[in-house]
Amino acid sequence: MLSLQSRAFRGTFVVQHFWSLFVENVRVRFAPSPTGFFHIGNAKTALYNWLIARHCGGTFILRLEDTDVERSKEEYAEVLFDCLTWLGLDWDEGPAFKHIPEKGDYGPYRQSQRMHLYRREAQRLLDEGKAYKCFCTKEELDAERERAAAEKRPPRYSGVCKKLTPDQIHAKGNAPYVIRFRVPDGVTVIDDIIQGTVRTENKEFDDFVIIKPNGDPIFHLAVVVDDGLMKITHVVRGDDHLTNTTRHVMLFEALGYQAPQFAHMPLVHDEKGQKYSKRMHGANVLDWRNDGYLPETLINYLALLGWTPEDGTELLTRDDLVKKFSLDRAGASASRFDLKKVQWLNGQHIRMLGVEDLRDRLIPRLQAAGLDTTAKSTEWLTRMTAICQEKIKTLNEIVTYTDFFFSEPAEYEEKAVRKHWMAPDALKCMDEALDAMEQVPEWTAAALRAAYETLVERTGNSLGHYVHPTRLALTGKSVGPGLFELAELLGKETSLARMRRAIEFIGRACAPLGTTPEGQS
RNA sequence: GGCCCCGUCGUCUAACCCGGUCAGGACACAGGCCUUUCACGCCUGGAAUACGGGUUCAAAUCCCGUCGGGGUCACCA
Repeated sequence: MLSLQSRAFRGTFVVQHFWSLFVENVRVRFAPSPTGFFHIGNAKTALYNWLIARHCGGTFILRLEDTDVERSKEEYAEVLFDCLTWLGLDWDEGPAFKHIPEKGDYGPYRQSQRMHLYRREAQRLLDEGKAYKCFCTKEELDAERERAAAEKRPPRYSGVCKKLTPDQIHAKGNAPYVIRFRVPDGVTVIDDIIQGTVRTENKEFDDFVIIKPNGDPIFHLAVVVDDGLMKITHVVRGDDHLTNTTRHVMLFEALGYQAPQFAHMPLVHDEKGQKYSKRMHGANVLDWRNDGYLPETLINYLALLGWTPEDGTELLTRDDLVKKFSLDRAGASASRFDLKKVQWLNGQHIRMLGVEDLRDRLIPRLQAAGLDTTAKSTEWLTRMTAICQEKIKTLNEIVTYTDFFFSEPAEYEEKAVRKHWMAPDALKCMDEALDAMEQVPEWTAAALRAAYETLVERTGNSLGHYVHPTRLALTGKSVGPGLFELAELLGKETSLARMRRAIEFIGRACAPLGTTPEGQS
């Protein structure tokens, strides 16, 4: 049931089980930096980690990478909290937010509160000779890099400070220094669950900085110390970190931690196949919420971006995903976001919702559009929802589907007017329809339908001949919910009034072609 | 530029590990059906193994090269 074995072994049942014996409590983490922006790629990373944890009965850890104090603000953490909550990705361990206390035994879960740990571990590396102090100034290093670029050499740190003797170091006094990791000789191998085996010569890396002059850690150190101390078993993140991972593996070894399994998933690209830039609409998870997409949809779609369940089904609930998700079926190639498919998926998920649930999600959208829903009963709103559930693709679409319930149509759709009300017998048609309406014994969709069908039988016209002009009169539009259902909800009085108003409008503005030269006034 | 990753219909993907179906599905597109519009649903159709070699009776699948895309080489994360 655990499916976290390497891609190289995928499908081998024996290994799958063998592996599951070892990884009993899977611990995965999502470690964003709070920058005030929850990127769609962040969402995918969070989702995959969450799915793994929930699928395996493991632990999902939220950790804030806020070592860059200047860029990290508390309100940004709130955005993060909001987005994760909206998506329904709950965490088992993580930092305190406003109303939520810190959870977990491996805290603190903000890197800014773990500085002492990074410094302690860096000191240990220093003591063990696995790291050294470097006194080179930024200017010197920049110059060195420029020279390398000019000579078309890869930019590497020359390693001058590597050879400093204790006396020389002592002589530097209080000069500022960074701590560099001493990259060992040899080859580092990553057995990546998604990417397969990646082997890199250590000499491809120069001795990278792990502690800044002010004593703060560099990302690489912080991540490894955290993942090591927090006993992370699987690191699942974007493949932009693949190269970094070689550094991390070296650090894991140097620090004497058990290295986790790695899985580097492809990045999500925009519809043009480019990296999602922050400016682009849709890059921000909140864009999708604002546009009326369900979190269920986003979760489903994001999961499908680079993964398919064994049975090939694509419409999946949260529970389906948890049940079926496995990293060994995750692909390695980058994928682009397809708006059309998200829309389709959203329509499917809207249809799967309970009608009350959908109603409650719709009401805020109506209110946001300035429509007063408070005048309507809950029962009425439920019925309104029911007649639209099959139609809408996004929550926001409810506004154009139902605004006429809340206010008199401000105008009639021009194209529809030309098509239905300019005909020579438009007035006659509307009169007949109004008459039929007035005759219905009770104001129900069924009775209205029956009345129209009787009318059709009597006149020999098609049902559409009467339905379309009526719809235009009641809603001002040519598209919307089923006519009889909408009329029932609209009420007899309002419906009849709108019919009369339309007939008056036709008489005034829609004189049939040929009667007046211009055809309109 | 060095190193690393990726490359199947327009898009997401299945089949690749372990070579053998007319390369399957979904979205989108086109046509049709249903229908009071829209939507839903159903049917039909067009649509892909980046290129070039090699191995083999047989290659999307294994190997090499080319090209294309991406990542990474910070006192950012």
